Amino acid sequence: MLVRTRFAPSPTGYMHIGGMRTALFNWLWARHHGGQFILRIDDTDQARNQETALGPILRAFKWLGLNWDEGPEVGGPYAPYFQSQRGDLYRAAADRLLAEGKAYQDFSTKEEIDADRKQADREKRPYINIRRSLDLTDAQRQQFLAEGRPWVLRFQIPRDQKIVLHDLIRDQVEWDAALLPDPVICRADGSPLYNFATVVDDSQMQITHVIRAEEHLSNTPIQILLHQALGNPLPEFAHVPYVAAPGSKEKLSKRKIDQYRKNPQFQRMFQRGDEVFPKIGLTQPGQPGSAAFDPVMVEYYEKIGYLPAAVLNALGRIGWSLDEKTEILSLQTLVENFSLDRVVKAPAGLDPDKLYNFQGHWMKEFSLGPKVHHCLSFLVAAKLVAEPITPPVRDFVTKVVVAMGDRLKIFADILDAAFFFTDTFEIDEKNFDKRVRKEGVPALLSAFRQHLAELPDYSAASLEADLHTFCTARGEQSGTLVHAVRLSITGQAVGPGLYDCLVLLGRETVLTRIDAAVKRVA
RNA sequence: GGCUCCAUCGUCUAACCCGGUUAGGACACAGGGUUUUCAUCCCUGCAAUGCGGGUUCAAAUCCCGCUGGAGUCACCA
Repeated sequence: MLVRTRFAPSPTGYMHIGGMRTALFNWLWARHHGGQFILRIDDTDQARNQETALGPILRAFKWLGLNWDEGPEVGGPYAPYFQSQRGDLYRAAADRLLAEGKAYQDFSTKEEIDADRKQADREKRPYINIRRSLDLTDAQRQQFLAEGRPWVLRFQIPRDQKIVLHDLIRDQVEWDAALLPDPVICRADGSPLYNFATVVDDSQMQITHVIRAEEHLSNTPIQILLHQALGNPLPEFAHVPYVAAPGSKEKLSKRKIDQYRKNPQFQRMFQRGDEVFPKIGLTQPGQPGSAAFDPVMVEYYEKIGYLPAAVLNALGRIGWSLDEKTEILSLQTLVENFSLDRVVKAPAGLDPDKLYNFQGHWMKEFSLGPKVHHCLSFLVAAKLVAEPITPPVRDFVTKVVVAMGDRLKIFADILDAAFFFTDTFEIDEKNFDKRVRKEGVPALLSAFRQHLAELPDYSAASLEADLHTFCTARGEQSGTLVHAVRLSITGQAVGPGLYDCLVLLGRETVLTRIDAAVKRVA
């Protein structure tokens, strides 16, 4: 049988990183079995602007390289793939259920239902529908309809059943149908609700495996009953644990962003976002940078310069493992080895540290050309490099990237090398005081500046030997001068090799910056 | 509160199904080495089976209870 999985996001305007993990597992399961992966848009809540709300979601899939065989933009044999355009299907199914007496028109008002619920609460028994509308005579029903009384369509739960699910991840889970309230399947305006539309769609689209987050586990008995009522063959279900906030067991949620800012493990990501996004023009007015893109969104990782391979690797290791030691997983490895029976049952926190570590690994594997290309985008966005990119500029940036080496972890790190592109770079005052504003150092710096100006061979190779000779001759430790020069020409205490900086900046700039530093001390 | 799920180092996990490991790996952290910075790299260290009962020669592993955590209870998805 051809494996068909689906991911069915509602267009919320961003792609949730936890949702992305669920989508990845669906995609992997399909690819592992040579099956198909379908993207369906659950937009039965019409209130949203679909163009802008769906864009980021599709973009996230494309960025990570997770293609879909059917869905938006590509179509497919079960089109349309937007629930908002599939009304006929839902209507037909609803009519059938109504005609067969498996669903009923409920005229209850909200007030009545609230009262019933409170009553059940008082009596400490679980609430289930009283089904008063079922007692209506045909004449009364016609009367109500003629009066235009609003009604919803409710599925009539067969209360004499036990529902047994054989979940591919959680094994056997059981419910007593007698405890389940009758779910509304169509609103007063006739539009379908999630539980119903999903069942109709999964069946019509021939989905074989419903792989979704654990929070849907409690929807499953209703969906199983609905499938049975409709006479559908049951798909397999697999409920993966949700992705939790770092260091917690709570579901990662966009609504808790403010609280995450204080989360010790998340904090650095927010801070980096606050630093970087304003520099590349991705801020919302009057808001910190991370307000536009926060680490709950997949977009954050793209915008700040993570590699798809790193994000995929991290996502693939949340709640799944290949064996007792493999950590580095390419998408290819994931496809070859993915299995649902190795999915862990307990929720797992997103681990920013580990993601960062994976990023370090994949960045080392990433080749120079594309690396330069991405860095260029950041430099242009930060207005440190002007477009169009000329060959000399590209060459220069390539040299900077090479000099940065493994210090370039995420692409935004290239902005730490702003001093290569502008004279108005930031100066680390604390270290400037420590390394430059010190007895004897300005004089040493001035002397060295003079020495550099007169040097016949200004190249990395000779510069290093030369600086040592210079220091030895004056009885100074070379470290003193190295640090002082670094602070003077880069403003920072850390960074690429000093001699690389000296050469890349060029003699003229170096002399000017040393002069400025010396002047700054006075 | 009802229903349902879950429980191994700080974190992500392996071993659990089919009882016997000094409970393994990775990240983080700490210390050391390399690199006159930082990053990388190498070495070392730290650190876990929630509790209580069973079953058994033997329990992280099987069973029961407890505790704890979480999800869900809409005319949202």
